[in-house]
Amino acid sequence: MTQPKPLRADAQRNRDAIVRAAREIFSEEQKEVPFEDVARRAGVGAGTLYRHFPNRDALLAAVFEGEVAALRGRADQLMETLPPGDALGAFLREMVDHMYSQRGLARTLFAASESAGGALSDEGQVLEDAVTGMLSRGIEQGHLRDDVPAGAVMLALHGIAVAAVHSERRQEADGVIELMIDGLRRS
Amino acid sequence: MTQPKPLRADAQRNRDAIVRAAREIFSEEQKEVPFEDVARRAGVGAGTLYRHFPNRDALLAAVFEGEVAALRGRADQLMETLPPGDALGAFLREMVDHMYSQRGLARTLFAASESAGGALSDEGQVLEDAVTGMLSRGIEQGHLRDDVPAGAVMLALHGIAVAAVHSERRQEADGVIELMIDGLRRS
DNA sequence: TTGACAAGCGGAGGGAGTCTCCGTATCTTC
DNA sequence: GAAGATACGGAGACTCCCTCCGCTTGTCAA
Repeated sequence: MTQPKPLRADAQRNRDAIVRAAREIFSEEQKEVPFEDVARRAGVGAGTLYRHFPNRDALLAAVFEGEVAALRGRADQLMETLPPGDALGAFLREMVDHMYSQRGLARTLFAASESAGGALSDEGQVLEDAVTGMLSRGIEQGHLRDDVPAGAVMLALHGIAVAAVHSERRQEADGVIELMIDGLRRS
Repeated sequence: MTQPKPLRADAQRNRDAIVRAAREIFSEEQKEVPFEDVARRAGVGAGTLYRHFPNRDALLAAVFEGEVAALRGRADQLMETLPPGDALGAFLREMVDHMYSQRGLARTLFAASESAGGALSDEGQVLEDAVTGMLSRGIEQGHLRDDVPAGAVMLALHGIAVAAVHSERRQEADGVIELMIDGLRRS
């Protein structure tokens, strides 16, 4: 799971610069971005870009990985400081906020996740695990109902995520989070 | 809303052939399809293709339009023959089946709807209207609860649609339809 | 240090796909 | 059936993708 060989210092620097540039550029531009523009912004040549990331999806996956790691960290943090129901609600609300503020990026990633096969799904799984973790903790502790399958929550989550990304639906997303959390609480 | 000028006979024939070819080819190939392959399969030149559909999204929208029209027709039919709760359930199940059997096409359309701005959203709205129509009819007649916003159902619907398209999640989709319909029924 | 080898860099260039342009062909109308 | 309007097709310019390889830079042992 860890990289087999540590990169040379300059290579690591370039790799980081590329990911950073990609994140910026995918956030700004909503249209197809020429792949080489990323290289240009990162200040490297096309060859370097392609050595680090064999194709577009690989680069997107790297960007996505950063997002997921941040979100996952936040989930752990909330789990430690709030009761499970509240933690889940807070997490979803923050997720929506985050996605809304970065919706250019989110759209790009969504689009990629449809076309790219499993390149992004590993990271998606990490996010899913974070949510199911919160859920099952809540069930264990008796705060949340145990008769709603995690799959249903994940499906709703997907709907919510999409809603968050389309600005006209920002309100609906918040509403459904409330509805869902309420529905999940043990009454 | 109707086309301002009726197309010339040959032009209409070509347009239909292109849409048909596009539907076939997008169903078969899961990878990026060279746009001109569509022209070739339809037996027309590139110029003709581009005259009818200025870009990829316009063509996808035309294909999507056909799908939506079929689904919408089916919704009306079910509304006339079943009580609203059953009609909605049946419609969603059929929608899932349809999408699953056409998942190559569905994936392509999903991907396009993320990147393409509003090109496909008009048709998506038509579908949404069909569902909200069923919902509000059910509420009027007292079969369904009136305290669940239509937006929540639409969000879940989106999640379900995505699940239907990813074969590993086919089961979840059916489960959530049951769950949702049960939840909506007036108890 | 310094030398030698490994690792990485960059950008020229071949190939694929996109889209336009315009001379030619086909339809429609009178 | 002739004229004008409409549509066709494919050559070619352009853009973007990605590879290849001669050159540069980092690393490490002596």
